[in-house]
Amino acid sequence: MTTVARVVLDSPLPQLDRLFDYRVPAELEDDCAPGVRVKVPLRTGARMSDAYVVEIVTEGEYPGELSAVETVVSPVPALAPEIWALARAVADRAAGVASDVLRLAVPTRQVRVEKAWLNRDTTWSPTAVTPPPVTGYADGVLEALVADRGRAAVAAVPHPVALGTEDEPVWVPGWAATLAQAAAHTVASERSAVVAVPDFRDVTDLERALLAVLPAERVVRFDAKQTNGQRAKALLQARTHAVVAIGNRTAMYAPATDLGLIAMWDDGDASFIEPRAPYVHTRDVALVRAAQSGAALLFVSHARSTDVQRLVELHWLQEVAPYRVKTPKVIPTVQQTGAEGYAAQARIPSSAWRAAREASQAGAVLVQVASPGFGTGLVCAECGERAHCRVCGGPLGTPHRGATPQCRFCGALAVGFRCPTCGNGTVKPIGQGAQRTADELGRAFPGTRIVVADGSRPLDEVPARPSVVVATRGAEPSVAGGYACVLLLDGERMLAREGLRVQEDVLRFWTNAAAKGAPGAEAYLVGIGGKLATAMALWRLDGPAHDELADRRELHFPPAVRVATLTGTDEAVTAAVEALEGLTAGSVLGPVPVEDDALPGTVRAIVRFPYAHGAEVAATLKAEVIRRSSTRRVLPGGNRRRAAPALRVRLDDAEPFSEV
DNA sequence: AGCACGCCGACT
DNA sequence: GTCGGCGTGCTC
Repeated sequence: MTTVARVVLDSPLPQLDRLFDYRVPAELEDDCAPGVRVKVPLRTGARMSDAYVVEIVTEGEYPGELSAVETVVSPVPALAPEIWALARAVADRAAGVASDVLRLAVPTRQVRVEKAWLNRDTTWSPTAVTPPPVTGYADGVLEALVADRGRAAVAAVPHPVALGTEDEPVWVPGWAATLAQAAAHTVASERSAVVAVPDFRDVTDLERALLAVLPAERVVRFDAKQTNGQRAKALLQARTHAVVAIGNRTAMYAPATDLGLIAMWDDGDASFIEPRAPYVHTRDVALVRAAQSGAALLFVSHARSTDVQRLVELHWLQEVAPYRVKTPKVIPTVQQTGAEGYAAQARIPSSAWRAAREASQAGAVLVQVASPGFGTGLVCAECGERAHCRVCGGPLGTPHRGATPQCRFCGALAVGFRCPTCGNGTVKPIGQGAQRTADELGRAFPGTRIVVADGSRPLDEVPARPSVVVATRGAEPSVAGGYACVLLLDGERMLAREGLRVQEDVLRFWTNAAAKGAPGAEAYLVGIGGKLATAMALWRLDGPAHDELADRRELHFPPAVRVATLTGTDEAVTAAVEALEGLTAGSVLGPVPVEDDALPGTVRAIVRFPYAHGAEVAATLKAEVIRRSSTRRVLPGGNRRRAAPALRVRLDDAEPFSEV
């Protein structure tokens, strides 16, 4: 009887993306267990490939003679069985390669960490956990959902919450308190939880919330700023006992044992888009993992993404909303350019101005603006049309305040500029950066402390003292107990961007800032009217998501349908499109030539298909990629060096639609 | 990837 | 007659 190791090779080649059988020599049998790293010969005996053992069987599937496993790199298992299953399914969904997913999920080997782990005290066990109730929702609703392995879109508690003791309160965002409390319930039943959040600051917020309700040994953190060693240690820790694994995108791959809860905060945030092959969004990883593990699944946010809205409308997710919590008191003020009733200094309506001024005497006031620094361009002061250079058509800007407008491309001075649309002769900066707004507010609020927070001057927290905090969207500092008042200034400008997800994004920016206010604090939404303003004022944020999804259905745009982008030679792309015959929804876009590609003659097509055909579309495209990958392309000029493969496939890439 | 196998033009 | 060109295909 022979022992056979079935391994997955560490190779990005799609034609090697399957299990290979190797004989296990007698002297390696003790160490060669599922999950360990091994080296195996491939094709010609001299060359070795790294691989992970997926399973050990007595009889393989390969009919020919087997090569032997060369070495077991380390007896510490690096690849948990459920992470292998997850990687396989995630790769299949994206027509990608499983080892690419493993590169995201499994950190490189750390000998010192492994040694420490092998020498650990195996008699130690963590103390039992008594979870606190989940606050802000109807009694027991979220607890029952987690216990029954339910799935839900959860509207977040829209203000900061104090955890910890009354003497030493720990202020955290409402969403962080909810997720920490829910995760504590999972851990109390000795099952693990995995929670993914968009950025580093969110990880810190969530960690603080968790440490207020759980002992430290129950919290394992993964984030991009960790060293490889720290990550490797966290991974091994996650497999020893029930923990809450938290972090950014890669946390969704944490090998937490006996998973009871999978959760995401603010799944619409663009940070969840994976930039590495096979480019699978964290939300999709969560959905695959939930299906495999049967764990409870929570998407927590203020403004619901259209993707989650789709799952709600399918009744695949249920809706959970806070119970008896105070929502921000959003006051929309429609802009009337130049009208009276506006404070001259800072385009702030006088009502908001008075409220902010009053609030800044007592506590911190948050002012949200669109982008850092000063304005980046000029528009006609009358009609708002973008001002362009008469010589080359480039954008006009001012090098410093009060200077003559100048083209930012060719440098020509725009003396005597007249708007080609309305004939007006004056220009104004497009939007206002944080610094400019801070300057203006400084002049208008003499004696008030003004703080600026943006990408280049990040600030996590400000004291709850009288002050005005000017922050770019997404960089708003937290304040214990919440801001006394919030002003949302540049909404109009944020909405002016082109793209499929602009509305969802802007709603997220507004709601996330408004939720930094104290319970029931006023939030002035400047220059915005219509449906969005109404949704904000009523704090009914599922309406816009529903409307938006309805529009996408009509247009056959994601997430109403799924999309695949096919890039490569005209022949390969055309053949792949033909292979998808009968599986698509809506028309095929293209193929059209791709300008910026390194290879001339490269084309791209976008194919839309219904979710029900996903598995078949992915399998078909993977087969096409494998077929094309064996034949190398000859570059024009005769040099036959490494060229891009004839066909590249990417599923669910929203980028081609961002300029629609 | 890399390397072997295989089927058509100019050489001792 | 064969040596070697690189298109095609496989790797347990």
